Amino acid sequence: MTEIDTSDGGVPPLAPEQLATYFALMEAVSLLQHRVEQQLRADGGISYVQFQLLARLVQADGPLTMTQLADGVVYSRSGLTYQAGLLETAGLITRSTLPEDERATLVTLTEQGAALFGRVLPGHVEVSRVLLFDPLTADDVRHLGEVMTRVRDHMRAQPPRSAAPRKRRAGTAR
Amino acid sequence: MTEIDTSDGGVPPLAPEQLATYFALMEAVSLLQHRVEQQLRADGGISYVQFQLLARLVQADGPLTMTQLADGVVYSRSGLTYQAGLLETAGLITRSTLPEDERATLVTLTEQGAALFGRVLPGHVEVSRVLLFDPLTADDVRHLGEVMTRVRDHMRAQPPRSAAPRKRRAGTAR
DNA sequence: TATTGTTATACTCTATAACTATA
DNA sequence: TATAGTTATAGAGTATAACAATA
Repeated sequence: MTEIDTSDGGVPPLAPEQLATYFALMEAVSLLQHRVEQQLRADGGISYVQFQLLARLVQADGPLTMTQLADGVVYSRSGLTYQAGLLETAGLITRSTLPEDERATLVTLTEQGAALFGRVLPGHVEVSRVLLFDPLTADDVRHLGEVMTRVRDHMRAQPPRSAAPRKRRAGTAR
Repeated sequence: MTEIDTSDGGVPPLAPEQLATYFALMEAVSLLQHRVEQQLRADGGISYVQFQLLARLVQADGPLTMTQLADGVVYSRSGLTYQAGLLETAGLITRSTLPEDERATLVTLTEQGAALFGRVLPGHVEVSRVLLFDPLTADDVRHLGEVMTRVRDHMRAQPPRSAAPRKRRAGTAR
């Protein structure tokens, strides 16, 4: 096994520890995501994206507009419309026009939606406990939570895209 | 905003801090993944999965069989075949039969593949630095790396699926 | 004109099952 | 019979661009 060389004329290399941390983080979360998707699919027939949308509505404790609902969950308007369509067809939400601004669509959690979320959550919590929290001390959790909250807020504050000049464009695996 | 209630007859609830940590982790990494995908697509025309496969070959410093290559990256044989097909078409890898075991396929990184990886890596490193490492202290990185390595190893040791009894099955958003 | 959301469409990716070939 | 990989196929999801309607 060879160590990946991140040195480059232009960019300062990452410390090896940073690269290892990055890969461990990405791999661990990928595994977690995969299991979580399986659990949600098996227990409630929903994806993690759909779970997140329901979770937002539960947290908001009231209707949200599409835009409010989208936030960090979905990265294109049409993607959200698609997901909302699925959730509405499944009877988990309803959509209506917001009277104050008739451009906006108000999304409301149905009883069924709330019930499904409640039904799915214990298994979800169980998966995250077994996979993520079991090998961690209370201190690890505290620190991880603090760090990831900071990172998340930092990312959210970051300019959405561009601003960083894109480089070459290779004709490759599409 | 309402706090999500994870209490349930069957399952012990997560501490609120755990749930918040879990959500912060998932959200932060989702944002990171999204940006990383964009960078790889823009700079090299590859996806993160493809980047991972190339990275494995670079790390291995020699050919790997499909099975060795798959490991934590892809969760189905056919998915790997698909990705390998794309990489081969793009000239980034070649596939050949392993002489010792003619069932196996040997995957070799081409010069082009190595070159592309080298070309894409700086930008990749840059994104992870700006998004992930900038708001972290050296100590945070050390701790995060240690913790996520432990979690990853724990997950990898976990039985792949089933073993945990699945529950109800609701007719819902498919 | 800008904003909210939807639709049409094309594309990427994943997974299951059936299949081939070798061990 | 088990293992390695491929193929066929179907389905889920995403994004871009064009569009409609309201502010």
